[in-house]
Amino acid sequence: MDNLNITRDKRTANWLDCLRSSGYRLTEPRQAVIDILANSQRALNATEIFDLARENYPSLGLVSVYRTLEKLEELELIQKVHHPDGCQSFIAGFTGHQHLLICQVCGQAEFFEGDDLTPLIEHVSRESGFTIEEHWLQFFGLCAKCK
Amino acid sequence: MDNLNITRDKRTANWLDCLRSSGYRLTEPRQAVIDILANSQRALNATEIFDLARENYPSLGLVSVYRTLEKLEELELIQKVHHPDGCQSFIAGFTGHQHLLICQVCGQAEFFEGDDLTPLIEHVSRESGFTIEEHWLQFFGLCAKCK
DNA sequence: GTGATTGCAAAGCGTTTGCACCGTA
DNA sequence: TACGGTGCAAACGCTTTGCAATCAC
Repeated sequence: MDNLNITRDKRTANWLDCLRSSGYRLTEPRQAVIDILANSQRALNATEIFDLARENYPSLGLVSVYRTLEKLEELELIQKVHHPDGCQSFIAGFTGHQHLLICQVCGQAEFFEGDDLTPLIEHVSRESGFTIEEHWLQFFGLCAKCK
Repeated sequence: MDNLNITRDKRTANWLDCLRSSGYRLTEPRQAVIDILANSQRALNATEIFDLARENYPSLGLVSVYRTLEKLEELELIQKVHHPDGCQSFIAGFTGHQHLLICQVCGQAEFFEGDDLTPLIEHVSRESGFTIEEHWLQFFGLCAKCK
């Protein structure tokens, strides 16, 4: 529990640093949005972030959520999550070649390494004549808690 | 060329049969939409289908495009394609466990087999405690023509 | 102080719904 | 003939834009 909180505070501080060093101002609305998203185990859309963030900062406007998301995505601190039921949710970004594993019940998301893909990419590339530059791999299922 | 046309006509006829045998009527607006989508090498959204179909059938309404897409998707004749720039495009569906390869320049889409994924799915499943029920795999790149 | 950032309201855009008319079976 | 399907217009929900007030630096 303590451990988790340390991690959470670290990510929040990190994002704030990153915003500041990119020339953006550290405002309360931005901190409210970051607090929610940096600490979420699942992808959230603008309205969900808005509702959660208003619990602590009731004067927040939905527009500020959209504008903060824009900046966090531009700085690659968050990334969009594509899902059969919609593609407007965001989650804290991971570095390197990691892929998403999403629980279809609670929405909890984890990342996994997908290095095993390389031979498949090479094979498909040879067969199709395509130069493959990007790949998406996502698994959907039931997490340990939701089974 | 002739070969291509035979294939195209076959798919169109197939879809019309499928609609009819599901109890839907064969109307001109539906045929206009099917003509476009059954013969497209790339995923198209409602507006693109609307514009293309109106070239041959100018009285077509956009609403009929949406309603036809709904039915074709329900019958699994078409499937939604998720893409970094949007997730509202449709392409003729394939059967079995096939995955998409999309050209980032011209949009041309091909399917490939992703059977090699099974060991990765098993590995991730063991590591994470998830029961994996569905997977998405998509490659983006440049097709032979666009290189 | 100054200019970036805010919240509100309005506009914008893609999609869906209500409805009277039309056309397939 | 009956009723499923149509196009139009209006409604809808989500996102973006315009603007005066506000706040971080």
